[in-house]
Amino acid sequence: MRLSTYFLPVMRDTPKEAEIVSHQLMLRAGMIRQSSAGIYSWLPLGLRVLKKIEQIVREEQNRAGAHEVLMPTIQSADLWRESGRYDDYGAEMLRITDRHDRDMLYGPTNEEQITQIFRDGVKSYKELPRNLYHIQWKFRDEVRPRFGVMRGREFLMKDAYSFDISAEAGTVSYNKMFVAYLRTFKRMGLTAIPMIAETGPIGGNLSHEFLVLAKTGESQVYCHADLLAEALPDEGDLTDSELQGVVDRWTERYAATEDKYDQAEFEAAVPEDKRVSARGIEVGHIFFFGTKYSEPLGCKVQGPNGEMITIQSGSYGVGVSRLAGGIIEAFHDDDGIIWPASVAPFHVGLINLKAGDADCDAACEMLDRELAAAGIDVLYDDRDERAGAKFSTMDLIGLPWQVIVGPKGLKSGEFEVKNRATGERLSLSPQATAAHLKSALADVL
RNA sequence: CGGAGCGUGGCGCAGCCCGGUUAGCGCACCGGUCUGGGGGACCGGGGGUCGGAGGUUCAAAUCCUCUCGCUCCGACCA
Repeated sequence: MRLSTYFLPVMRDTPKEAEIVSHQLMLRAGMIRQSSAGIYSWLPLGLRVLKKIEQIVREEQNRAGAHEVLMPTIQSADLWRESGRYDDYGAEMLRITDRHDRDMLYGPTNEEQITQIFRDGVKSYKELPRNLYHIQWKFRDEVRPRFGVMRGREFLMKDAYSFDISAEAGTVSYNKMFVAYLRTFKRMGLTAIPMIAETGPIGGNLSHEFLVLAKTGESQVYCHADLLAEALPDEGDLTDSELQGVVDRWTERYAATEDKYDQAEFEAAVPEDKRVSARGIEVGHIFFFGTKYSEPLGCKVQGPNGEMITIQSGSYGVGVSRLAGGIIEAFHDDDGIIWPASVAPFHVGLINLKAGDADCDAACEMLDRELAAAGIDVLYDDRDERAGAKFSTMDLIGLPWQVIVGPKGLKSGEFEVKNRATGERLSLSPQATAAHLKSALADVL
């Protein structure tokens, strides 16, 4: 992508409404623009990141055996009256009336909707277990939206729903999602710690929140230091008992958010030098709630003896748009964002220091083509700008690798390759540059 | 929902208290010259319903009333 033709409105000054660093950087880097309180437009650069995050979530859901669907944003109030939540949900639910004066709502979540779909489509225990998910915009009319996309009113969420014949089977489904979440966040470079959580208005009694530790997190959290270094299970299918083993390993050590925190308990469970007290950003939340929705909505299947069995369910959310902000909170410096390669909007920023110079142009274009052929996304700064402006822009938007091509280096046949995260610079021949990047990015291609 | 604050060109701000030329500054933007490896210099430009409505006045960005929007602090949430 040529920067000279791209839409990347970067800002030098920080808009005053942005308080936390991720919000400031998303605005400055031209990723988002605010539409109204807690509602944002995603510009090209931001959208690329959102799509990358979404795709990682999707791949891990699919790997865990969930099937993707897409439910509407607008739902009928009748469905919510059936579950009894229409009145319970409160002012946070945006209620709308259509032209026929029918009560509608902009979905804050989809338990009712998916349960209805599933109930009408499945009749036998032989068709269980199943897990369906979608990645769709939600609206929750928060009293006080803030922190940019981290706490918007409109936000993109992955929500999955499991359907099982028994509570035991439901636990297996829960564990699958638990492990899928560990993998999902890891792929984004994040260490997300599962913590015992309140179940809130979703209901149920088994629930974990996944929190990324960051100074600007909204929740105070307490956990055992070893959790930060806990290894992930190998890829590949796990048996039910292996799954349980992984979940046990992650949940046997103390980890709690403020709500569930108990000082005496914490100090008894964790030796002093292992006590971590930090701020966390909630990026995922999983629940097992049994028959809370299947019962009122009549979601049943026929069992092996012909009896009707009410389905056991859970729901599993990932804040996709929130993650874009959360990742920046975790990875930035004074100069700007530092994207993990897996979610970076482009892998490489190619800086032509003398656009218009025949040699520089040719060298850049050749590298651009070669990297593109290898599946590497390149943002090519071919603008006629000062070197300093180009460096600053590239650091701000945080692409993991920069290749700097100028007349000086070209004289000795070399490009400069800069690692955004470490600041390390290498002088390499064009061939070595391409080889170096291909190898460095092999994991995410 | 309680408390506080802010709305002036794309961004950051000054002007307002104490009404009075053509509403100003920095950045960004356009043209030009010189430059050219960390947001360069100079010259010349363009862009503003001063959030909105009403009122006071000879005269309103400035005073008054109402209203809308946004932000921050607290109680709640992917």
